[in-house]
Amino acid sequence: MTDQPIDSKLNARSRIVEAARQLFFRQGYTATGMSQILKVADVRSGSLYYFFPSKAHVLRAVLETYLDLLEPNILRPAFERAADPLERLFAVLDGYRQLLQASNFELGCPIGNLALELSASHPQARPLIAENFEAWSIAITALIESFADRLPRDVRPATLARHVQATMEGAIVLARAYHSVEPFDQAMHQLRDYVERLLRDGAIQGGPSDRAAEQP
Amino acid sequence: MTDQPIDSKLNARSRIVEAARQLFFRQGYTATGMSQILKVADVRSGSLYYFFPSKAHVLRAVLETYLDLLEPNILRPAFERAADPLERLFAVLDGYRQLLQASNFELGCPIGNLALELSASHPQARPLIAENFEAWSIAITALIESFADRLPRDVRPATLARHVQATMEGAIVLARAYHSVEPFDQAMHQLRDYVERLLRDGAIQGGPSDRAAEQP
DNA sequence: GTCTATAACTCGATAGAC
DNA sequence: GTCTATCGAGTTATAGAC
Repeated sequence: MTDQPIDSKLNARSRIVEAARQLFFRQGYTATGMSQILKVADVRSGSLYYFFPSKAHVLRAVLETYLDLLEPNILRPAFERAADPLERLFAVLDGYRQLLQASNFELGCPIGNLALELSASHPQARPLIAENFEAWSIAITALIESFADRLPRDVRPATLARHVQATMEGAIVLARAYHSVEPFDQAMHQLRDYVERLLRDGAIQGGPSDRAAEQP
Repeated sequence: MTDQPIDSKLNARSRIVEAARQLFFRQGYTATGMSQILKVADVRSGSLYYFFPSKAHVLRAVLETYLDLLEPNILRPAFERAADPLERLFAVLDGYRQLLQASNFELGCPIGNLALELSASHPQARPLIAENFEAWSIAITALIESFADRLPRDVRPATLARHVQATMEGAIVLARAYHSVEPFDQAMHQLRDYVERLLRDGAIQGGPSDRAAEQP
């Protein structure tokens, strides 16, 4: 339900990357052996090492795949459930909530997992991990920008997006530790309360006409 | 600077736990071998397996140690730097910022690391991991409760503490991935903005005298 | 309680035929 | 591109003397 068996019609390289992706997500990078990847991908070691000189290169391919998966796996499903930008934002967050529950809290955010596991020991992977976080926060920034005129003037969309991202990542950590959505829901409740207060304070501060007249 | 060499005057059991704690913190549980623990603790395997029947039992001892370290390592230093409860809260958070920088982003939150690495694969460890998170959030809840009368009535201290915790944990994930305090600072900036707005809205809603007169 | 030696296995990676 | 067979090192854990 949370990950598909690997399509045997895919070529060997794609099967390897997909198998590694699923295994790294469930078990982590270090805990996943090459032999396990070979088995799930239904490939022999000669083929794997033909495409990838080392396990670290498989990781690189997995992280590149996640860049491609952001739109179809994370953003699009959420955007189809809501039209309003603010609701789209919370629909993205709710997507992670659904995954936590559907996987019995075994799956959260694959990038967050790898960030903590590998940031110190595998510096080569760090830029790609950061790139994944950056793509996510840019997408959230774009959503926030589309209602930024209703926020207090001193709230910067990119900074607020980063805050949303941090709260999300941490909420996933807590939910997985507690095996419960309660800490996740508590964090999201306060996050929504914050955004609502920002919108109220933005409305008090002045509507769009006030802003247009604001040039000196 | 970020972790001490192990005191050779400690008994073997303590040296083992301390060595394991430091190694798990820096490298993770799976990536740390028993042989490494033996080397750092300066103990032979016969001694280790005399005290702990398996690696998982060493982990358990490490997680129990962290419960004891919360007060002296996290809370007390922060409480000594600030007297006001609100500033104490942000002093705790700043302690993690200092550790991130002092360790060149190799060390963040040991519990967060283990939560993501082991929640799925080592269910036996999960309750102890949750217990550590719980102790932290209880301490933060106590701080918030001491100025709860200045917050809007519908803000529950425990829920706000959970939000603070989630934002912190996620901010650490991002800082380590980016090798920069910027995402950490952005998340903390918005968190402080949120708390300040709560205090302003709480003041508008009514001071302590209003609250006392509120019983029906 | 601590020592040495090692069993039983898995790890990432390679060689060389086809 | 894919196969089988395997290398050498490392893994967790154990045996048995002291």
